Formats: sequence, C-alpha cells, structure tokens
Amino acid sequence: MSPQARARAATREKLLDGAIRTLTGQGIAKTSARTVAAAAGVNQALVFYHFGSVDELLSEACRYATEQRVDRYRERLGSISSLGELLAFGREMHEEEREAGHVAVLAQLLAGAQTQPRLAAATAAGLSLWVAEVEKVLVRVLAASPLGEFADPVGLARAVAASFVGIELYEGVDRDGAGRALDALEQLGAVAAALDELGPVAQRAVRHRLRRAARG
Amino acid sequence: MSPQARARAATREKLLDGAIRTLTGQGIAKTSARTVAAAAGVNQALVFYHFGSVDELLSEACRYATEQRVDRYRERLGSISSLGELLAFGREMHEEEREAGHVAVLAQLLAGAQTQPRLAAATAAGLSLWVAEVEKVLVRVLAASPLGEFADPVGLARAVAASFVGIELYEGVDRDGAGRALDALEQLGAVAAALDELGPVAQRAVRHRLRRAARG
DNA sequence: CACGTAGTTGAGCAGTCGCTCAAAAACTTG
DNA sequence: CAAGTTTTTGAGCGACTGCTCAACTACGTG
Repeated sequence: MSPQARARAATREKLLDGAIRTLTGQGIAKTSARTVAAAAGVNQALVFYHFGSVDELLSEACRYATEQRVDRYRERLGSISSLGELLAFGREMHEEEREAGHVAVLAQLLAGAQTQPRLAAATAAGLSLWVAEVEKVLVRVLAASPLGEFADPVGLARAVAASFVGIELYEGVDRDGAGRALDALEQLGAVAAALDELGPVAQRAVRHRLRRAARG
Repeated sequence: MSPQARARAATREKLLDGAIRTLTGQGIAKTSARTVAAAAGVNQALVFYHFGSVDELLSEACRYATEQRVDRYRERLGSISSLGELLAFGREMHEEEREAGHVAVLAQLLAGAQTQPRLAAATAAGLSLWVAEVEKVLVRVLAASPLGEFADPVGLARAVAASFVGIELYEGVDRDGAGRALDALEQLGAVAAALDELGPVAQRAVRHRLRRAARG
C-alpha cells in the first residue's frame, strides 16, 4: 500500500473513530462535522471530502462500530444455550461496553434516525446485524425448550434487540432504574432456564397446557 | 375567569399542543421555538415569555402529554390480570396511539434527553408515570402466578416501559420489524398466561424446579 | 526535476438555533 | 376616557449548522 493510500485510510479511520467517540460522548445532537473533526484532530472539510456528507459519515460509522462489536461477541453468542444465558449475556456486554460506549452508538443513531431518513436505513442495517445474531441464538435455544414451538424467533430477536436499545437509552435518564431493569430481566432469564430443566412429566404437562392455550 | 387569564391559558395550551405535534410529527431534532410556535400559530417569542426556555416548554409538554395518556388508560390497566393481558394491552395501546402519536412523545424526548440534562429529568418523570402504573399491574399479576416469587416487579416494570419505548423507536427505522416484535411479545405473553393455569401438580413441579434454580 | 493529482486547510456563505428587546396591541383598573 | 399592566409582535444578536471553494502542501509519475 502506497503512503498516499495509507494516509487516506488513516484519515478515514480517524474520522470514523471521532464520530463514534463524539456520538457516545456528546450525543447525536452535538455531533456535527466540526465536533467530529475536532475529536479526530483533522479539518472539518475532510468530512465532506471523504464521506460527502455528515449523514454518510455517521452511516459508515454505524456499520463500522456495529460490525466490530458483533465480530467481537460472535463466539460468545455461539456458546449460548438457554434464554437465561442470553439475558445474562446482554447484561455482561452492557457493562463491558459501558466506558467504550460502542453499543450506545446504536442508541444515539436510533434516536437521530427518527428525523433523518438517511440515517434510518443505516441504523436499521446496524441493528439488523445484532438481530441476526440474536435470531440464530433464539432458533437454537427455542428448539431445545418446551416453550419453543410457541415462540417466533424472528419477532423475538427484534423485540430483544429493540428492548436492549430502549434500556440503553433509559439508562441515560435513570441509571439506577436501568440497572434494576437489567437485574430483573436476568432473573427472569433464570426462571425461563429453569423451566427448560423440568422433569419429563412436568414438561409434558406444560406442553399440554400451552397447546390448549394456543388453540384458543 | 377574566378574558385575560383565559387568553393566557389558551396560548399556553396552544404551545403545549404545538410542541407535542411537532415532536411526534417532525422529531426532536426539528423541534425548536420557531417550529413549535408555527405549529401553534403564535409568535416564537411567546415560548420564552410563557415558559422561559424551549427545554422548559418541552418538559411541561412531556408531563402534559403523559398525564393525559396515563389517565386515559388507567382503568384498562386496572383490569389486567395476567402477563399475557399486559403485553396484549401494550400492543393495543401502541396501535390506538399510532396516529395521535402521544406515546411517541416520550420516545422522542428520551432520545433528546441523552444530551440535554434539563430534559432528562422531565423525561424520567414522564416515564416514571408509566412505570408506576405497570408496577401496580405486575405486583398484582405476579402475586397470582407460580413465577411470582422469583420476579422483581419494580425492575420488571422499568424493563417493560423501557423496552416498549425502544420498540417504539425501532418502529421509526423498521416498521415491519417492530410489528413482528410486538406480535412475538404478545405470543410470549400468552405462553406466560398459560403457565399460570397449570394444574396443581405441574404447578408444584414448576415451583420446586424454580426454587432449586434460585438456590443456585 | 517537473508536472499532475490527491489530500488538506482556513475562510466564508446561507441557513437555523435560543434568546432578547423595544414597541405595539389588548386588556384591567381608576 | 386615561393611565397602567399584561400579552403579543417583528426585528435582531451571537453562535452554530452543513457545505463549498480557492489556495496550499505532499505525493505519484513522466
């Protein structure tokens, strides 16, 4: 790679990192070409030279940050084998990312996307990376659970991802409340996990009751 | 009430309604003194005359809108007697409010509150009105469920409220996905409701398994 | 080394923001 | 009706926004 191409890539990366740091540190409202450029230590005009527009930069930053995170956690997601573990994983990741704030990028962009259609597509794409991973886990987990045949992994994956982002945003206005919410979900996860480990007789009873409910 | 006082109250209300309409229609990013005043049909300087600042207006609009909604749905919340009904209620309310958009106000403010500390307090207060109602329902519902002794109504209420707002925001970037998420949650609610109606023997087995899980 | 291009810069334009203010208008009170 | 108060208005200030552009530097290629 030539020095020129290397410099180009370096500048782009500086801007992407600057965008993520600004987004998580100052919020979407204070994320502008000038603030991002300042965080990146470069001139603001480079935002437009390299990315064309602020929205485009944020879109790429969204993909950049999300792909990084999903890659980082993919193995751990792969080893999850119950609903309880999934919810416990959510709590762990949330705390690991607290100071890095990489997950909060999605929350900020989701907030901003409500008004800027250009951001909406990128945010949906970023979120769908997580949804896809969660969906894989749910398909596997639900197949092994007595509750499995009555739940829709596709919809649940979206619900889990959206809820997680909602709690992330909630943390911004009530940190204690968000902590208790995560605690409660983890606890609920343990309950669900326990159901999977019922003895065969109780399992049959549960399945039977659920089928009756499903029929109306 | 004198004509002067009546006019004062009318103008304030126009501004509050204008704020809510702008918030739900244009989003927090395009909600300014000028846009709100235009929606209200009055001069922008009145925002500062009557409320002192834009943030203060939005804070009062948040309380105004949320109190209205909570009052409206309180009876229906009071008649909920299972987790399934609670989740079904969430879906119903979501659809009833779709065009009115009064619930989306909270989502927009939660998004904005990530950066403006002044808004954070008001948003947390608005959200806590919902949390309190959900908590009452959960206390009642969980007391009658075999899962009850293993779940924390306080934390769960916060998780439910925050998740609901998250799904509301998710709808802004992926309407179909949000719909499937709500469907899946409703379905899951039906499963939880069915567990409450297990026969006494299965109930004892479930409780026994949960207690063992709770001990470690 | 010389020429062309890619990368970078600071200045600047048009627009919006929150907010202020003096003056006009509407109402209350004597 | 006149004087005083409250409400409303349009203009305007300084700060910020996305974005453009001519000038400048640094590199790639003959």
